Amino acid sequence: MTKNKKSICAEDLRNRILSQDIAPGSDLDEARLSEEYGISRTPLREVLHRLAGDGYVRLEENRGAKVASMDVSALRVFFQTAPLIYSSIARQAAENRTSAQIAELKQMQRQFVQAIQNGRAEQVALLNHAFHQQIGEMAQNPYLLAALKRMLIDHTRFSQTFFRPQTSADADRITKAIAQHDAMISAIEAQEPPLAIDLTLQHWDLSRNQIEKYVRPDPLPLDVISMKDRRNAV
Amino acid sequence: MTKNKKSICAEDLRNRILSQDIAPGSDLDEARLSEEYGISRTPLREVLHRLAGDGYVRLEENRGAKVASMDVSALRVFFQTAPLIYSSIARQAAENRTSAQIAELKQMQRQFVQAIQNGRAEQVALLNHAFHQQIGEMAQNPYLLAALKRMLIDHTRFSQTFFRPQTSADADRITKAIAQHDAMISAIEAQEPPLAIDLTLQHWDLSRNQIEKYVRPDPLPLDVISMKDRRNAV
DNA sequence: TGTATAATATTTGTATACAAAATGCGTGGA
DNA sequence: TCCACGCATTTTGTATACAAATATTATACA
Repeated sequence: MTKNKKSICAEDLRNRILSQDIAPGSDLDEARLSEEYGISRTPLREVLHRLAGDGYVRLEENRGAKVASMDVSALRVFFQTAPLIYSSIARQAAENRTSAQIAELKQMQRQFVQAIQNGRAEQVALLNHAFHQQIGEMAQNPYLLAALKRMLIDHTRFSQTFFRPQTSADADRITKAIAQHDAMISAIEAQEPPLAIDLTLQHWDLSRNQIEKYVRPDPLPLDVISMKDRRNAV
Repeated sequence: MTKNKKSICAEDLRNRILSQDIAPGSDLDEARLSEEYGISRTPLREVLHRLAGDGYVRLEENRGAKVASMDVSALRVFFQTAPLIYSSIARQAAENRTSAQIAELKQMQRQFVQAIQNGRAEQVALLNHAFHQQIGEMAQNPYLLAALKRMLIDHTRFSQTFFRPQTSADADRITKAIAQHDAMISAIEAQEPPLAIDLTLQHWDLSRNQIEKYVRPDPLPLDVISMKDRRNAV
């Protein structure tokens, strides 16, 4: 745990981007942020350049850093690619995991469950992110890991609503997600790649449904929209 | 084409790493490099942080930047993952390419062939890199592109010998590679994903054989090794 | 001779000052 | 009212100075 101001800044920025505390596309003011984190602009800019390489932000010449955007076209590619990456990672995690990594993963799952019980939705999303990134580390595949990390940036942002249950059905989905995490841990620990893949794809299905609801929510009730107003529209 | 000193520095460092002009694992002296590129350490360090995010270098706290290493264990994962990434990219490139991108790809191929004819081996390797990265861009998939870029860093470094033909068989392989590039361009332009994938896998096989030869070269001739010397060894 | 430790040199990390570019605003004109 | 232009302000980019950490050399002692 490097706990100097610079790495704290980097981690906090990552978390704020992941939780959409800083909105996609919004631009990051160097002066403001450097003041906020108690460092000068020099190290802050170095952090931004690093985050740019990691895909969290986009740097534009002479007009600063902007949080990576999330447009609708990206969503299509996201849905298309996720099963491939997640299942490939799951396979290799089951093949290559070390016992130390399993212990860490279990620890993360404990924190995850605890955060859910305490209703800390934002923390839950970040811990879920960390859980899946840890599985990525276990795959011991830097190439797939690069793809996974990119996916998780968008996945965590897309699934913001997932861990803020509104209905009892939502709460059931979270319970199911916890159970799936546990099953995935077991499959990876037992080094059973096919099972790990299968569970991962089930987990993805659960998440995908929730994201689709987030992206294409139920329409507003029609009865509050006056027909008069609609006629005035061009 | 941004042609300021900073982006020139970034691109040149990338090229020197890809061509192993700067060896894997070697450390990058900030003072020396900033002098070399005629910029101060501040922007140079920003470049290094960006390259770290892209996987070209690794930053170590208080001991500077080192070129990403290439150990033998990495090679195994590399061989394992390449077909998946390359074929996935090829499929989506064939599906999503724009005509402007096709034109650019053809231009790159012309430069590639010309560099081969002029015997400029180092340029050839870099142009080959650019060719495959362009196909990556055509796939319009930022997640797979991240994986591809990582792969290509290692692939270009591993295949250093590929474009320095020693025998007529080597020259034949290069001729074959040119023809495969042309066929890939056609398949992508015609939007035929299965064909593009097939050609890509053939191209990969050609490259893989060459890399295996590079990594596990023919042993030195036994007759020059004196048995006396061998007895002295511990 | 070998090793531990202190002094020195080198290298990395950060803050600040200033230069350069982009943005915002006000004025003038049609 | 609208647009064009120039000035002021803000923000980004770079150089330099200095602080902190690491690496190297010198020295003392066993």
